[in-house]
Amino acid sequence: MPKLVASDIATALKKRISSGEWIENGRMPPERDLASEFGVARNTVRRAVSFLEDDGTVVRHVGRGTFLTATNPSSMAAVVGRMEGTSPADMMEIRQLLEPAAAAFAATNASAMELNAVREAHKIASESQDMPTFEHWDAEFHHRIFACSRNDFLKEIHNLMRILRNQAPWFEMKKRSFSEERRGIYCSEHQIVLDALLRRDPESASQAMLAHLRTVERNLLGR
Amino acid sequence: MPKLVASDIATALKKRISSGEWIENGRMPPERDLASEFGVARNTVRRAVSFLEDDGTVVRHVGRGTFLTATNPSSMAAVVGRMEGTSPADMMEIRQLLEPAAAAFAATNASAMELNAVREAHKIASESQDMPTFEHWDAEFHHRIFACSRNDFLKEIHNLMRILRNQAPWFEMKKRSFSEERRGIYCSEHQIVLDALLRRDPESASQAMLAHLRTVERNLLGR
DNA sequence: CCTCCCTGAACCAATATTGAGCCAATTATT
DNA sequence: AATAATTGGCTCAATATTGGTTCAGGGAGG
Repeated sequence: MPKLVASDIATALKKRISSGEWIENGRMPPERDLASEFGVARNTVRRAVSFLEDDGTVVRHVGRGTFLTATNPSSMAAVVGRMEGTSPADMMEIRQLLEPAAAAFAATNASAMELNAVREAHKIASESQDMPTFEHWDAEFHHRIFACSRNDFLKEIHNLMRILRNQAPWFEMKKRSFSEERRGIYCSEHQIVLDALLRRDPESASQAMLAHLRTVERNLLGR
Repeated sequence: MPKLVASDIATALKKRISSGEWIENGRMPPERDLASEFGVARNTVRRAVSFLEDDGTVVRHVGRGTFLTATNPSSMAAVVGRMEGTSPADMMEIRQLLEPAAAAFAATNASAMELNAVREAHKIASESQDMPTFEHWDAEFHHRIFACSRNDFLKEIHNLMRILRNQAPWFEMKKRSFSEERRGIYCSEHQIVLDALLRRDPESASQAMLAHLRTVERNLLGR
């Protein structure tokens, strides 16, 4: 019957925490109580709580209990939490800042193998027959360009954006804005970016990427 | 039952995935459940899911289950973890990308009150007598400019950078590169940025910020 | 007949959960 | 001050879940 109960419990606990439960003294119930409340073994609750501990949402003390971490607005966890509320408009603005730069870096720094990986992602996306496959390889195309940029921090920022774009509000939006025609346009725009990369032309790569993102923004936000 | 059941099931699964099903924890039901739900043998479901795996839409783990690649819930933490290894050179590269843009946004979007806050941070930094105080208000100056940018995501990215810059390797580096003369230079460069902001001149603000960051990079990395 | 795909079943290997027990740190009670 | 109760940290063996693999058969179409 049970399947990956621990992570389910972890998310349930997160929900209850963020809904203000246990905030009065900042202390969670003992693991043994939670175990019987959820009807699982204590070991399972322990694994769930250690997820929260890894998140930084909680701290444990032997003999004392498990406590919610003070909501420090400048902690990593808090930053990530606030990022989850990013609006599509803000996101697109930053993409138009970062991705052209990443494309320019890539044109300068990429190895032949890395460029091949970009080309391959473009090829699969172009030949894909259904939206989910296209979605995936479209994202992979962009990601591989960041991977060529030789700036690990930039790459990770893009990972963040990618994760955010795969969450709630984006999903609806992408589905709504998708059409066969637009897919074709995206592919040809990708082609222009790819060509610039292969020519090792940073300026053109940057411009082509910016043009592409403007198209995406227009389709997504209807401007 | 018609032929090619496996690929039919594969496309059905893709549809359900792209319509947001199972996105909450990114985990698909076990193959045995899917088999009975679709009324087919598990082997058939397995081949269907292998298509998704080839697509890259899904990853399978023995004993754990099948997971959507797009929605890896724990990967936020992983990204942040990897960011902690960011090199100063990479960081400065991205700062030179983001901060001039933030300054330009600020020149356009800031309210008078927000600009006052920027001015105040600059004033305190200029008048500070010791390095830690200057450090703090220097950082605050930059932060308040991001706060004016009206792009919450950009603001949070800067928060991330700020946290990273307050960790181990940076501390040493900043201390080593600090001098009274340099502090004076930073302050006058800040003044130029601030003036451009007060004039509501995005182009000058952006240029002034870039010039400042080039100075910082030269001092920090010794280039 | 042969080929291809699906069925049904069995078994394997990796992982998760259980349930129990004991330890160590802390707090409450006597 | 001493003792008991509470609570997180940890281990272990048994059981359950789940993807990985194989095999024998059935039915549809060439």
